[in-house]
Amino acid sequence: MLRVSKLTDYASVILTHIAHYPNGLHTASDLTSATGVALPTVSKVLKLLTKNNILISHRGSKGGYTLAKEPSQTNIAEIITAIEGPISMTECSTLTGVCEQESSCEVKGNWHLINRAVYTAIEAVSLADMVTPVRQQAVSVNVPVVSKTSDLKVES
Amino acid sequence: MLRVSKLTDYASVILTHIAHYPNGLHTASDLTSATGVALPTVSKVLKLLTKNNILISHRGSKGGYTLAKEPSQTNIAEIITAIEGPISMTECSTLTGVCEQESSCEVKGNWHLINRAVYTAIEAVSLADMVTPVRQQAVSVNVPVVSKTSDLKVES
DNA sequence: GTCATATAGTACTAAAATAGTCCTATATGT
DNA sequence: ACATATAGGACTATTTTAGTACTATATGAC
Repeated sequence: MLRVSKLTDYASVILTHIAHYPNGLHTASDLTSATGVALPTVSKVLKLLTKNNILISHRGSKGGYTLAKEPSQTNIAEIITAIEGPISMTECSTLTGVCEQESSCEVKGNWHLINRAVYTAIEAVSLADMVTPVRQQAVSVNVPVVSKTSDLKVES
Repeated sequence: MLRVSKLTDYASVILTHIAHYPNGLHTASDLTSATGVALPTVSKVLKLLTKNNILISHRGSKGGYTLAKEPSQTNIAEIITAIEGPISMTECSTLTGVCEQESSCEVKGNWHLINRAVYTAIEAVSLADMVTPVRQQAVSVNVPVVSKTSDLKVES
């Protein structure tokens, strides 16, 4: 699995739609029509995105939502974080004291690196990328991994 | 979030322990003592790993589990897949017909690429890497991303 | 051959996370 | 003042995940 939640999925669809018309003001009901996602659910997603500075809201009559930044300045990692909270593969990566074995855990640090590798991959995709149809491009990204070569420098 | 399940976490700890003594035969109760994970849970994890060809089991007296491959030949992506099923960020990446909007969905293909980027990152870490303490190394990985350059070739 | 040991498979229960809905309050343009 | 639209919180239902238990089967040792 390793799946994003449905709400995050909706968020990607909603934001992609908004990013397609970046200058317009979009109401929750407009977005319902455009995306097919139920109104209360759309509202919930929009509130979360506003709270996390991905959208800006305008209340009252003639109100609605608009992007807080240029589509190229918002990436997928931010969207996931806004809806689901901090991205981390294991509990111990975010919270301390949850796992009883933490002090003696041998894999903790390695998961941390895997975490960062995944984050790097997700962060590389912006909302602007989501607006465009699928294209393929090979991009070189520095992915931190663990290594058997023991004389490398340990990074915190 | 974007978290692996607790069972996957346990699997990583258990496999790391086994990989540390790759020639021994490990019983479920040995692994309980070594890792602190409850016996029924350890059993469940071991069964899943055996079913997915990460471990080999030996039944009967003097039985136990041993690695199916060299530690360097098993990666984190395989482990996650063994415990949780196919890795995919959104439902539509694995199953067809689940999402009503699928036919008109504009972000489907892009999620597919994000998926692959994450998979590439996770696949790069082997069980052998997990056995060693944390080190840092920059590795160049081809991460597929979406691009605005529209004259690139579309890859299926 | 039988007995102790250890895994295989399946079914079940409990707990937690997620999804989705609804209601009331507040802001704002006409 | 009123219609419109978001803000915030509470609540319920559903689904997923975690954990447990029980029965069957294989195997080595005596």
